Amino acid sequence: MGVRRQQAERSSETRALLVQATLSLLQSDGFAGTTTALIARRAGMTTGALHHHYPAKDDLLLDVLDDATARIQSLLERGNAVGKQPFSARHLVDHFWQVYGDTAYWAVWEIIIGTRATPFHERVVAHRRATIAAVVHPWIARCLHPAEARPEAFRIFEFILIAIRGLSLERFLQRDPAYFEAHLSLLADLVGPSLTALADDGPHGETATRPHEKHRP
Amino acid sequence: MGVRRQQAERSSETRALLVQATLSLLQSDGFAGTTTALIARRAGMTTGALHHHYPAKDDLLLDVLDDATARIQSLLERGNAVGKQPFSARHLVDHFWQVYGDTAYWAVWEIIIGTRATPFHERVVAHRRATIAAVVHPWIARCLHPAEARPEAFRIFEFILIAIRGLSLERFLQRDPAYFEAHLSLLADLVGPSLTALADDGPHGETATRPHEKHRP
DNA sequence: CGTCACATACATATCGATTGGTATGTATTG
DNA sequence: CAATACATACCAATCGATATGTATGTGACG
Repeated sequence: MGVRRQQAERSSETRALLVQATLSLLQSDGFAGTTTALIARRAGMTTGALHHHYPAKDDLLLDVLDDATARIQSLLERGNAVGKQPFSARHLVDHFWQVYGDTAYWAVWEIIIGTRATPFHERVVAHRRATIAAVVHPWIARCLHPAEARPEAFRIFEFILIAIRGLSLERFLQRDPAYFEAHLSLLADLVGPSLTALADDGPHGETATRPHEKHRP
Repeated sequence: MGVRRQQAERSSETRALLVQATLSLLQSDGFAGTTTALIARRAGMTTGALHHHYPAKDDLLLDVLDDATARIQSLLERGNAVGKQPFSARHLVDHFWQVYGDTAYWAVWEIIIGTRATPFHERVVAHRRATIAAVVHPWIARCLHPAEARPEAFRIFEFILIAIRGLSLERFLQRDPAYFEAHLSLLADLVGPSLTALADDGPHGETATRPHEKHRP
């Protein structure tokens, strides 16, 4: 079935160009500044070509979300050495910061926030939730004892992502690099005891949220 | 100098209406959806009236930032009972969540992020930094030992704000209320030991970032 | 193998709607 | 009668999207 191989390849290449251009514009100019004209120009073509591959702008944005999902999965997997126990909280935080602190990932939030008043937002949220369920949660589960789903540990991992998300926002205020380093270090120190306590305890430990009271002599 | 008292009052009232309408639109529709036409309509007037009071849209946005600063100051001050030691970490987190977790405050970030590719962004960032220096930091300082500026404590307070910021983002993914409650509780439990350790230790303690190793028998 | 029928890739030109902003008119206040 | 508050009407620019034209690739058929 070698039908139209070359055409399909050309098509997917220009699609990738458009997705990359959109991703780049979302980072630099934000959602409102990411217009079809700018996307096409940055990708080296016209709006006609853009709309040939993506009938509506929303379709292009969905492809951008798909690309981000693949990127997250790849980056997470690359650091699966972190998953071996006992994992260092600092390494975990650094790894998450590398994935979710990157400006490329903020493009996803630009789409989530920017489309919130449109009917399209529903599909965006669904896509994001599906990614979390299919990529992030399995990765976290693989970090913990296999076949053991610990809700407390999930919460802490989730919390690290939340804190990193908040920290990444501070970039817009043009913070010093030391500012980020200090708070990444603080985050690791805060969650560190809880994580080690969870790793040592059995699966029924209820000390997840109060790790400082569990103290081994 | 009683000249034109009523006129000035009328003017400031409609300005307040415009600011409130802008704030409301930034919350519901985001920065891109907050157009001058919608602002004027929600405020019950026309774009002509809007541009009479604010020559450019940026001027209106600056007034919105001023309003947010005043609101933050008021809300922070209202809960200054928290500042009495020993303060509960949970109460502190709840108080910050009440101020910074509110959707009204997200409007400020809509402006920060939405204007990032424009020359106006510089003034927005400057305004924000001034607010932090003039309102937030003094409030934090008042929470701690008077006249004692503890960098470690500042970091932790800052971190709480960062985490709350990240948590507030999750609202766009339509999370369950229990989700927010769980993470607020977790945040309080994580920073709790560090805060009490700082409150008990002298001003030279270097255990701020590793509170779990400091353990009183 | 040649060529015809057609699908695909992309450009040009343009659409109606909407953007922030201006100019000018009218009503209200002092 | 000013001066201010606000409305009406309108502007150029830009938005996402469409319509149409052209060049190129490709499977089917003689």
